[in-house]
Amino acid sequence: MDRLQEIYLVSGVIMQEKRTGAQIRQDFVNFFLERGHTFVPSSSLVPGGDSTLLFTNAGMVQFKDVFLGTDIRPYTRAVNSQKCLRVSGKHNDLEQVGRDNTHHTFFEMLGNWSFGDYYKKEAITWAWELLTEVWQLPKDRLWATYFKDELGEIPEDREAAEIWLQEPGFDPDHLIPFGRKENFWEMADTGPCGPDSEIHIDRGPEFCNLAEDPDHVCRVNGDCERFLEFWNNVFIQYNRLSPTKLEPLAKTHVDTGMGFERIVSILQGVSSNYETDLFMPLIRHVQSLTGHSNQERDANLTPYRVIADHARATAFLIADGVVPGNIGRNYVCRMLIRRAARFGMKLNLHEPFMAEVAKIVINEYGGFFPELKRNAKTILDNLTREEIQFKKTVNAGLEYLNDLLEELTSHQESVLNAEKAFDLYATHGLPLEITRDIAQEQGLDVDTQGFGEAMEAHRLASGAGKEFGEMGGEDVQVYAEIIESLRQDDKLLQAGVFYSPYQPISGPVEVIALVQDGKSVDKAAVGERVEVLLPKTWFYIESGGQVSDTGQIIGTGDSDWAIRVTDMRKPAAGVIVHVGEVLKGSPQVGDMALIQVDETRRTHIMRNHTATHLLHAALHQVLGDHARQAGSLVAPDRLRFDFTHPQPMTKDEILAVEAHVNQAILAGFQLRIAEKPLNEAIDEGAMALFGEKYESVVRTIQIGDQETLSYELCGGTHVDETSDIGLFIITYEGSIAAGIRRIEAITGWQAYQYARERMNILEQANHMLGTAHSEIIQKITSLKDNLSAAEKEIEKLQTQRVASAFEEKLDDTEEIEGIPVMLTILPGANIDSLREMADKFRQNYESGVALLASDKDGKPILIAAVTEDLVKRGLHAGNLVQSVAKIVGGGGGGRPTLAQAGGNDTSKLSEALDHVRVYIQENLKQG
RNA sequence: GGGGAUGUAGCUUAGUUGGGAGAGCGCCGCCUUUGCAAGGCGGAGGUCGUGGGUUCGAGUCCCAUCAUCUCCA
Repeated sequence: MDRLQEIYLVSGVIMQEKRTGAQIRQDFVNFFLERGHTFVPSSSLVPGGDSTLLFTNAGMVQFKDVFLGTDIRPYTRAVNSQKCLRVSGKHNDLEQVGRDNTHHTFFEMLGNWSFGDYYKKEAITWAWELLTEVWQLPKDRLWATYFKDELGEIPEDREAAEIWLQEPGFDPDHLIPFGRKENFWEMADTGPCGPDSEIHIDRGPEFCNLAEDPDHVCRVNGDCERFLEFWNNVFIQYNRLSPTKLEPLAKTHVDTGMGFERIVSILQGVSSNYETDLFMPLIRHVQSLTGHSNQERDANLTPYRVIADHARATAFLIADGVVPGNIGRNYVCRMLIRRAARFGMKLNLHEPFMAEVAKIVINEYGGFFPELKRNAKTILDNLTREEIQFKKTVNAGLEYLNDLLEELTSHQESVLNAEKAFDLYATHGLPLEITRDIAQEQGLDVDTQGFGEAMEAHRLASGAGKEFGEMGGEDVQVYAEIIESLRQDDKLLQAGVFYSPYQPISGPVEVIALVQDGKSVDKAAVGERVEVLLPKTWFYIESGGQVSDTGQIIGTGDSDWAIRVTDMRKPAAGVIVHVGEVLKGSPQVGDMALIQVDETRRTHIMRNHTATHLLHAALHQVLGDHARQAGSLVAPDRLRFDFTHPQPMTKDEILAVEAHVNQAILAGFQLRIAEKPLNEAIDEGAMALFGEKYESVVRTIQIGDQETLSYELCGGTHVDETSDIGLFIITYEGSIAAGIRRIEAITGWQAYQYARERMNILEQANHMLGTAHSEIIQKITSLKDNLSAAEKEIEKLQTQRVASAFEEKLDDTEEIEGIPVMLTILPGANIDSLREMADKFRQNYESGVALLASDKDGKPILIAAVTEDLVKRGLHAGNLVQSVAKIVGGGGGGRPTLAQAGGNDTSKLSEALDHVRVYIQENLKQG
């Protein structure tokens, strides 16, 4: 473990004071800040607007759209430390995490970026400078790779190779070419790509963990732990059009990623990421909970590492709004907590402990990642709640398991089959190892091999290995060309379409392009679908949950045409197009047109958007700060708001939230809308949303006078003052996933209509009940009571009536084959009274058969009773009633002594009764 | 996004091939007891998650849907 320090000494470099992880991160950022880079804070672990990705899994995720050309940033050089999470995929098996020195779920990726600015020369030179001068890494231990196509199709990256060879002190023998797998980077099947250059460090022969393997060659990319790759510099210079076609990009980019945990382990001279100061405080804290000695701790390395890793991952996840749940990202969070809890059990930690560890995470990382501190309570609460929930699940699973094991032993079996073990896991959430441990305690075994097979089948059935969706940006090319020529002709600003959803554009504007089916056209005809490009627009484009505006674009002057705009689209950076249909005339490029947004609809939307902010604030007040936005829809007719909250809202809470919002409406607050730097807004306490990307200057919406009620970053359109909303009514509260609730609400005119409609119904009810409004509940209660009493009375009278009718007929039996048989129709009797009568018959006759029928609601019903002695002589009430029921077009059945049937044809009832004689004659055996 | 499980009285739950909706605890009333613990007798309380369908008949079978639990992606 001190080998690296030794290396430093041997190579004549005096180790500087050991840097902390936090310092190393800051060194990296500062180094590039000094070289003209802009620091860009880490984006959320939840990728913004990217449905193809579960989590941010690499440093470039937030810059993907810049490379694709659908996003433009105000800077061309950036530096960052990106939060990343990997839980699945070929190279990241969750089960591996904690069992080796380098795999993590959560990790940070340090990166420096050039967007069409500097290229290979600066990137490599700076990398060398940072590593060897700032961090004083021994030059003779560093290795670099560059790209050389093994197929000879893509040009070798000589440029990078030459630059390496010029670096002062770089050993030329330490430069090695590799092929596509190692040194050619591609974002997807198509799109931006290019060669890359990796930097490795040689930690010395004793780090080789494959020395026993006779086939092993100790070298860069040789798979052992001696050579550690820690920094990849990607040079994006091509656009891949097809598997065989690359075209050079006009602008080249640099995309680098340095594994933060790795560089810290290197600079701190330890052999494992877990021995750095990024993890040791967490591990030591776990140790204080277990009371282990260092020897005991080292004997249980894996559980300690798992807990430390997962505590980091889950604290960051929850801070980014991903609470434990049962779906998607939320499920991943749960899985990590449960895995940590399971490993905690191995350390005899049986009470919730993750919050304790997470406190250290918040302390250690809260400086650089303030979201941890801001959401500290939510993080701790969620961890503990999930651990308790897990305990409940395990206990329920154990009960079920015990039943299974008892059954097993009673059948003298000794192996719990895979199907049952898997069911315990997949359905009841009981981990296999717990199942196995319990079984083994009782001297039983579990079919773990079959379990693995069942698991694999389940994985496939759930859709593993299916393709990801499109990356987006398919039609960038078409629009990039259009927009380029428009810029040259000065028809369009350099930044693209002037977008002004907050200020109406009243004068005519020129139609500068029309696009149909991905092709630029000069004109369009009635009924055709067309995309219209204007130099400026005030149509709002869907963002932050607020739906796009609709309206019309109308030709002015001689050109008498109109296009109905139904949607808005942003196919490439700076390009905003109106999607619509030509209603009349023939719009042409060059025509002048008026922009008509449907302003009534827009007004409804604005009411709902401002109300959404008030709702969000009210939820915080009523439920607490943990109730955070997890999705939102702002439409003209309603608003929908999803938020994190672990249980259903009570009726009182819903009413309180609704009241809070309406109070804010009535207060008539002016909205304070301002643009300011992102940092300033965040420092002032503005709420930012997860998975949203923000520019460095943001639009902020503040509501409230003396006290700020609501403060959010938002690009949406809002009313001028809250009283414009009119009225706010919650129409729905429910859940969309464990831990996430949904509220739907209406405002303004919709709310009025909703209220009016209900009042109408109420008034009608008042009128019908002939009562005052205030007494309506009382009136309904008494009516219901009376009705219930009356129904009981009717029931009683009915039964009495039927009973007395029955009494009269009780003696009215005929003899068939020497036994008394009663065939009676009791009109209006229901099935229950018929049954009672049948019982009464059996009380009166020790031996006999009764078939009682009735027509109820136009359908015949039948009950057959047979006394025990006759059952023994071959009669069966079920069979009897069935044969009889056939005649009335039905069927039936029941027990030998009592059975019932129904039918469709009441007119054949007496014919049916006659059939009883036949049945008895055919089936009665002599006693 | 997909697979599995569960949903019956205030709570915990039973309910076999479709054919009387039950139990325990709790609640109310009466009785027993000096009182308490308890005991005895009686009673109220159920849209069987919801909505369709099949059937003469559905808690039970089929479909959809909602909620909760759970696993996978």
